[in-house]
Amino acid sequence: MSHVLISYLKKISGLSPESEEALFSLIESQSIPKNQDLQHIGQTCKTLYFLKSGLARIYYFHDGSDVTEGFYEPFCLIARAESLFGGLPSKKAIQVLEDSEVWSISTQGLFALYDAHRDIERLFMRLFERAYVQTIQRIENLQFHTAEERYRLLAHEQSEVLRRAPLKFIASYLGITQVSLSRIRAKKD
Amino acid sequence: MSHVLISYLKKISGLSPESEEALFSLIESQSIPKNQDLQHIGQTCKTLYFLKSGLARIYYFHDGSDVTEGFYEPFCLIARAESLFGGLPSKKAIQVLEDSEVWSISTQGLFALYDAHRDIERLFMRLFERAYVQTIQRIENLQFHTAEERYRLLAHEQSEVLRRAPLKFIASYLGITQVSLSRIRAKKD
DNA sequence: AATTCCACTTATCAAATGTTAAATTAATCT
DNA sequence: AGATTAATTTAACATTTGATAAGTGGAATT
Repeated sequence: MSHVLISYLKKISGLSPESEEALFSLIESQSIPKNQDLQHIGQTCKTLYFLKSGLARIYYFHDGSDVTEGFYEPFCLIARAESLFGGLPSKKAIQVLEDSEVWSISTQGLFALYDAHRDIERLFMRLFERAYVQTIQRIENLQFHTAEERYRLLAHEQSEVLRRAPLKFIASYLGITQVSLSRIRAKKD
Repeated sequence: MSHVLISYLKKISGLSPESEEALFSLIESQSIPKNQDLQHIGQTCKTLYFLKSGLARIYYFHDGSDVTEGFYEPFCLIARAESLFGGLPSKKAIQVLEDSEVWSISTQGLFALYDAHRDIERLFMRLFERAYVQTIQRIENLQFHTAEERYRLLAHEQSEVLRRAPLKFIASYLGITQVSLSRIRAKKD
């Protein structure tokens, strides 16, 4: 077996051939056109996604305005963890920003494999640990950096996003207005 | 056996009597005087803590100034996750703000139990999931709320902290200066 | 009680960001 | 290509927050 996603995942935490097989049978592929929601606001998180190609974001509405929580590039785990772990409907949506191909995995199917495939359980533990650590780092970033510093950091860490995502999404991700971001950009580039 | 901490943890995710016993043997108790660091900056996270009584915070230095990352009340899991999962020295410290009693668990000992005690592994998975979700919610809070809204939210969620932690720690936790926080307080109370 | 120290508040001014609206540029559609 | 729409930039002004310093009050020390 040589599924691109599984090869990638195996590097994070090893899988037995049987576990590979079991996980493989859960992975579905689909193509999503630009701007479409992969998951809508109000749905409970029951599917995990990995991008094969394209670009995605998680967003929600705060006081009527669209806020981007994060951007996701290929091979990143995309999930609305607060809904997945809480079992409650999410107030967030997942949207692709370009025509994209995604791999999806049903959480129900996945969790059902945990008992018999401990290596799969541990793999996803690792994936969520990583996501957790990234979230912690994002707090540090939001808590004591200026808007400009946050922009520079994003340019460094997800430079593709700057090129491919609309300005308004980047601005809300950084916690500032579109106008403010435009000013930062104008300073020097 | 009836260890207060274990009784609390069992409610989050069940434990077999053997697992309870095994976990029990790992828990150590100690008293820490006010203002003392439980873990210093530069140490790699090798111990998990739960407060039995008192109040704690995680802090670090950014550009020479002291930044509080979070406050912890009794029974909360206290860990520097980015160091634990990354295996690298943490640039953060854990400090108690009052004379406190803590329970500590060696991560090495804990992880050694995972193979034989799957329920223990799952329990700690749950604990980290919870911490992860809280971190996500904190980002939402930092990203699009004003300083005053963040203050009101803290007053609602950790009201004890407002009464017992010094102003400067609260201010840096909210991502603002002490002076700014004092102004918010003065507005109306 | 007087002194010192520390936490908090208040005042003043500067810098950063938000708000609104207009102007410009880019993208899309026919 | 031309027309239409959306995305981005620029400008002007209001508001928030930061930085610095001075002032107030309370707690600890002597």
